[in-house]
Amino acid sequence: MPGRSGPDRADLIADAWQREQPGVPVGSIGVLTRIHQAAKLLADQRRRALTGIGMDAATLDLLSTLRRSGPPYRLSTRELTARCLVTAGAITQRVDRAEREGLVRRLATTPGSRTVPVELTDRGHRAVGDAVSELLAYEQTLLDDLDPAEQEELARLLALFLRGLHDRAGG
Amino acid sequence: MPGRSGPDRADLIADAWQREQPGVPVGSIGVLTRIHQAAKLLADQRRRALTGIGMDAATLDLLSTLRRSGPPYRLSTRELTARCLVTAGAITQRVDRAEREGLVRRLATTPGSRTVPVELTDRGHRAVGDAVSELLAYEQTLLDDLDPAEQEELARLLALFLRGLHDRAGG
DNA sequence: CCACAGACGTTTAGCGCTAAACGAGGAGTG
DNA sequence: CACTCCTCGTTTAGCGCTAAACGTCTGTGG
Repeated sequence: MPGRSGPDRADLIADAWQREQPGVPVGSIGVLTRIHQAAKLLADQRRRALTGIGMDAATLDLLSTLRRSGPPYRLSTRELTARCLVTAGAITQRVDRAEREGLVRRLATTPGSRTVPVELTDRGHRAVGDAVSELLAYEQTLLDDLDPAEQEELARLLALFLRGLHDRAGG
Repeated sequence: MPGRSGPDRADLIADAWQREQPGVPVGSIGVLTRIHQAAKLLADQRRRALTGIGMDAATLDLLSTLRRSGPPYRLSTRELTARCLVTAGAITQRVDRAEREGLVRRLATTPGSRTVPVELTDRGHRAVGDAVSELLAYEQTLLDDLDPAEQEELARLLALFLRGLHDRAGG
């Protein structure tokens, strides 16, 4: 059976709208619904994987962002807000939690500035290293169904889509 | 400048890991990080668009699922759980909220069964029709940066990815 | 020198979700 | 009939987020 591929969830949704409310523009469903679904399934799997090692996605996002920035592993709240794609309030809360667990620390604001630097502690540095290498190794396996050319093409099209989306949102 | 496309967020993240922790498997980032980002930006835009018309994404998901199922616009909690990709507890809460606003109603369980049917009210039927046609028309514009062939290819690759993901998760 | 605007960060109210405990009602087996 | 299992749905505790209100500090212009 070459090309065995029945309709999936997104196909069924588009068909159902077509049937129930003809004329409704269903063109976006093929892409957008599948992106939502994939993100949801990935987030669910990631949560379960991280729970097993005593970590959560929000904290890991914070620690990873600091870790990736390179020495001295220190960024202002403002920079964290921009890089993590969440509101400033969310960063305050993430840092509160991580600080309570000794993974990061807030530094005093230098005079003549209002920025609050947040720095990775040694404990945080160790935690993020372990979690990231484990997580990335695991997530690599989720792409096994696509051959390298398909992975590259998918990444390319997503980047193209994101570029437009980002322009529309941020300016 | 043909093919003008500097590195995007995902590229920078992969490069940073490569530089900071050589040997870490960054192959999944090109696809997975972009899916996360796209879903986040789409969810943010959808929330703002729906707030403007007094709706929210969770309620719309519930109402849409009932509406798409066709007459008599009625599904059990169990079916809603399966179709909406959220836990049973979340469905209870969604139905509670929507029932409070008169958009759906719970029906009595038929003897010999434990299922609780949830049914769209006339008010819910009207609300979902308005919201969906408006939302789909708007979201269509988010895909303008991709030509039809690219949209189709992106949808195809996402479907392929989702198939594997779903098999891994659900059995 | 004072007023005022703007940037930065925090606080708070409220939303929606998950996970786990719970209850209640069949269905199967001895 | 009694017992156990299982399914369906609800409840609850707690997490993480957004949006908006709120300080607070910095720089700028009158």
